[in-house]
Amino acid sequence: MTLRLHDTASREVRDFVPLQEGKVGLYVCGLTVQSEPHVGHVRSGVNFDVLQRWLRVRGYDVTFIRNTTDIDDKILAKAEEQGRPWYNLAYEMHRELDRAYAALNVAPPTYEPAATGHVPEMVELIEALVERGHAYPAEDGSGDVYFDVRSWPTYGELTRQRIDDMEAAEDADPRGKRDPRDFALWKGWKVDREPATASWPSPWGRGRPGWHIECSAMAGKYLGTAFDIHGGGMDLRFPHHENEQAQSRAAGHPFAAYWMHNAWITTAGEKMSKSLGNSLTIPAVLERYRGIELRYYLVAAHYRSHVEFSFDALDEAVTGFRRVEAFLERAGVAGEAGSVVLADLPEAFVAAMDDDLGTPAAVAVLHDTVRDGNRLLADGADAAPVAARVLAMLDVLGLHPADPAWGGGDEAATTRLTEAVDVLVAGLLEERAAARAAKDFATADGLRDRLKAAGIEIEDTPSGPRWSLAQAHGKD
RNA sequence: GGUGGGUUGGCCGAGAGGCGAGGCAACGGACUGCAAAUCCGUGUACACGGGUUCAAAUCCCGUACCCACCUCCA
Repeated sequence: MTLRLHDTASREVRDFVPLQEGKVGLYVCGLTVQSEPHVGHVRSGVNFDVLQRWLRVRGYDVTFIRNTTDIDDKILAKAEEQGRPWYNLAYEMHRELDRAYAALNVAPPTYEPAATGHVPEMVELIEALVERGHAYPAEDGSGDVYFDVRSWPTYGELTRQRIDDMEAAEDADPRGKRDPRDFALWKGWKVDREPATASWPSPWGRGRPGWHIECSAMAGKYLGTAFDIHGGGMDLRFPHHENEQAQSRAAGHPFAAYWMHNAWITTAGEKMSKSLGNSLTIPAVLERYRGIELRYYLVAAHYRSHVEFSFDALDEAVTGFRRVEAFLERAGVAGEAGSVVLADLPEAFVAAMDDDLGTPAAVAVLHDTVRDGNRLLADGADAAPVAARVLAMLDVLGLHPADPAWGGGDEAATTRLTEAVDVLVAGLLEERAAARAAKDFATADGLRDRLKAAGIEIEDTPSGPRWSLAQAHGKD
């Protein structure tokens, strides 16, 4: 079996062949750090984290670069509104994003470059484009530099659009552009409206980089002029990725061999960025759900499928995931995260993952395996080998329960608390056992109800009653 | 106007010419004092209208509705 991936450029699922045997260079467009991350933002982080994990399990040496855009119009505008320096806002939101990723067990990339740290690299690239005749300084003295779309014959190839079919941008006042579709590589400093801290020296005067150029410059710096996979959200296809590819190739770089794009999470049928959002920021969702549960919900859907977010659907996912956890608890297997080998995984799971990261099918295999394990348990047989396979699959998906990433709080304190509760519950369970022995079921059930009201569920098993915490968030 | 995607059972969500992914919910059975958990069983779904085919949810044509991108966007 070989790994096959959907390539946006060719619009088909094709065999993945790395440029260099055994190695993969992966670049993913991260976020513009301008507001608290919501569920939608974090999807691409989770999706590409799964890709990265799968590539590693498949034996590739992966160099994974995910950038952050820490300077742009929106950041400047918001910072101004909030009356603080733009870099202060960008930095705070960057930390917020890091927390969100950590809470979802999204592994840090090999390196996470920020736009503002790579201005010289961008200037160099722009200079090369000017020299080659694919870019020009604006003729209106604004200090802007534009990419000359007409000078690049294959412009539009990634998204299969012809220049003449494209709607010109509404804000496409001439501004010294040769064609309204020309895009800014460099934006001259607007002395009267923008802080000096948001400008850098360049051959065309002080200014700041345009949006698209940062990714071309940073991908080139860390992955080389040709690399394997470039990823990001659907909406980045055009203009961002189209422009990245055009400017990189116009500069003589082969650029990405595969393009991967994740689909949307919508709410009320709308793109999240357009709607409400507050209840769907990661910190807000994590007040009600565990990170591992949210991640399971995200992983259970295919990365190229639209997901219509709802708390009902999330609740269902939680129920499904708890079934898996309950099996592992019963099987008494904990294991350690981060040590999966291909041989540990069921064939069907591997086949599903190889087929363009078919996580839905992979999750189906997970559940099938859990059922096998439960059957063994029901027969009193040893389920440990099956549980090991379940753990291996969870590990690949970044859902290993024993992963320290889920630890979070003060574990020692939690352990002491658990022990304390255990003693208290044990006392009540003894009373209940006595009542049951005396066939006083009213008293026995009353005790069970009291515990239930306190959030503790009792199950009678062949080896005696056991207690567990109820789901923190019912389906009220 | 251009480009791309979607419409699947009560719900979520896969699949992509023949054998009903998986989950949740529901119902029946086993187990239980009753539950819970678990196991076993129960579903003839693919927007609509045509067509191709021995066979279509899957291919073709048309229609409707929805969404995204073409402006910053995961």
